[in-house]
Amino acid sequence: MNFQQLKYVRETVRRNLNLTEAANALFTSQPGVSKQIRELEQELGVEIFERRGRRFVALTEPGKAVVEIVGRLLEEADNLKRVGAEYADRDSGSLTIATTHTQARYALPPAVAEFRRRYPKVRLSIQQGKPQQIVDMLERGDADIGVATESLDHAPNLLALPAYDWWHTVVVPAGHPLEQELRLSLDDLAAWPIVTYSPEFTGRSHIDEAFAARGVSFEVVLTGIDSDVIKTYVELGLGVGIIAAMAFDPQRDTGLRAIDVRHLFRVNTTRVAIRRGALLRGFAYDFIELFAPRLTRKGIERAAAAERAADTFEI
Amino acid sequence: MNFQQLKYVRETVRRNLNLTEAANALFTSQPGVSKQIRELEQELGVEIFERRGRRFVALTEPGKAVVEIVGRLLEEADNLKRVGAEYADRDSGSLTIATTHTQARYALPPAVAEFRRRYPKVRLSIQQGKPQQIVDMLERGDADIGVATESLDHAPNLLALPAYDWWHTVVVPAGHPLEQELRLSLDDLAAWPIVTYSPEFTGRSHIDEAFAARGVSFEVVLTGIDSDVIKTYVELGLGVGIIAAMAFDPQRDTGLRAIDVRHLFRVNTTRVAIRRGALLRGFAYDFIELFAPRLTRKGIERAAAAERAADTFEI
DNA sequence: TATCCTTACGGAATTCGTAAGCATG
DNA sequence: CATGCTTACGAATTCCGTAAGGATA
Repeated sequence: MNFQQLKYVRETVRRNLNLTEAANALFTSQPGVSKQIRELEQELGVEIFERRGRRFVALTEPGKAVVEIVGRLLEEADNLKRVGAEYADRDSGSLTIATTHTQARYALPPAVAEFRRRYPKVRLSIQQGKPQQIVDMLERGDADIGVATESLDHAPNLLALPAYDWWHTVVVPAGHPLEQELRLSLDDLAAWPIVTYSPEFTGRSHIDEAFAARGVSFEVVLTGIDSDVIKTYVELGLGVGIIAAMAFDPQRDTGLRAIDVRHLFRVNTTRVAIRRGALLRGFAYDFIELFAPRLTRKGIERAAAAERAADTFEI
Repeated sequence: MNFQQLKYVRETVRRNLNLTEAANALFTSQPGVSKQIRELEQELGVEIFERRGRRFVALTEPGKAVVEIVGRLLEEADNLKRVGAEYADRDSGSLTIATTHTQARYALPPAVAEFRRRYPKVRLSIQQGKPQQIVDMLERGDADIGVATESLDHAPNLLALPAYDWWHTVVVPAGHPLEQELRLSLDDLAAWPIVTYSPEFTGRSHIDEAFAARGVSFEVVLTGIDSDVIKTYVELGLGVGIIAAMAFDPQRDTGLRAIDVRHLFRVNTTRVAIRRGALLRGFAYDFIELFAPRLTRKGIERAAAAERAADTFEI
């Protein structure tokens, strides 16, 4: 058994059981992959892949168990390499953050700026994607840190920690009738066409939820994944915008007015997520703390340890 | 990086950083071990071992982290092999149980008998040792299941599950004055020389505790690790015995009388322990259930999962 | 001086890529 | 017949044991 074989297995699974693709992805020859996998199966005494003729069509029952363990093995191997990197040079390496547009544009910049100043030698990469893509990237080990408001706390392999809370705000063009309302109601809002985020994004679920609970139907005339797009169309008079409060900047958005609607929609919690079992570089902890000061390294490690801390179990 | 290197590192640590011993233990040459470790260090970019001249004297700081991860890696590798064995043939393999004398002699036999009947192809091995040795064997992976009353629930890497409760009983030679007492007190007992277990054994701590709480001093004239030894000397009139109730058999121990003293000493809980993170063969679960019917496979897996089940953590 | 790690070197085993073979859709 | 896994074989690499070297207690 060797790590090469394990990598081949993992990649083959990731590539939908296509050996040829897996071999290409790993820059090696396809027969080599074939042979190594076969040898691993022989050593373990079970078939990992179910073959029809000469094609892989599924994972066998033991294969599923094998793949799960292989994942953990390769993860620990990564951790081992990180230990090396961490002690060899604490201030260099790479850090990949997967996040949504709103976070990248409005929440992360201060932390990123300070981080770059502190760790000029770290190659920092920000990957923008939908919440589900963020989860995938974290789970595959393609990102070290995820930042988003939706989805993160439903993935069992991730540890999602609350970073900060925020509310939605309504934005309208200057001079809009709604500006006069003292305390906006959902019915007031529903009277207008709505411009807001795509369903999978940035707290959108809380918006739908509030209208649904009130039994009010509302018309979304434009959904953007992007607060800037939404603001642009609101300014053009397309409808009333509902965006994250931090995406409104009175200095810049001079043609718009924000209306406080904290009483209408549930609070949103943006979370920082990391993969359970992954070893974080020291500077990764620092980044998280820069972004969300209450998430200290100690606190995070405590939270991560909590999953292992089950004491004697009384049935 | 390969598994060979990891094994060498683990064994070197286990052998108190003595490369030569490690090489012997692994039936290989010492220069080979030296080279592989050096190469691993080079690959990781850190020294794992601190050297003084040409001798290993300690683990470096990163070395400690490395050793921890290496342990997990090799454990998962073991799990992988077990998956193979489990599916290749569910009814054969080997099962090692580490336990104390009292358990081996009085508690385990029925389960062992039934297990042998059900799984004739499994090589069953019972290893007898002190509680601390049992813990060590489990942690090293030298035993699959531990059964004991003491120590097991203090080891963080073990999952200790309650199997059954039992009480101490006093044994005296037939015709002994204490036989007449209706309800024995600690003072009654302390008037006689005591014959009981060694301090680290079979609920001995509860005995000391009870006398200490009452402020009574007592004289132990003989400590045995072994209920049979204790009974033998009680029969010879050396003193009054305190043993586990299940070790007294009225049929066989005709020269002795047992006196119920449940009111004097705390109840003892015998536990079944397994290593956290270790994969158990199907028949291992069956053995546990034969021994302690309330410990079903489902329940055990639930208990094991509890340690990973930490949900989103609110600071 | 005994113990113990490192270096050097040569034979053995493993790995890996190319080329050719065969089964499925 | 195009795709995709397996088998065969030879070159390159890696592994591993023996022998010798150097450093510490």
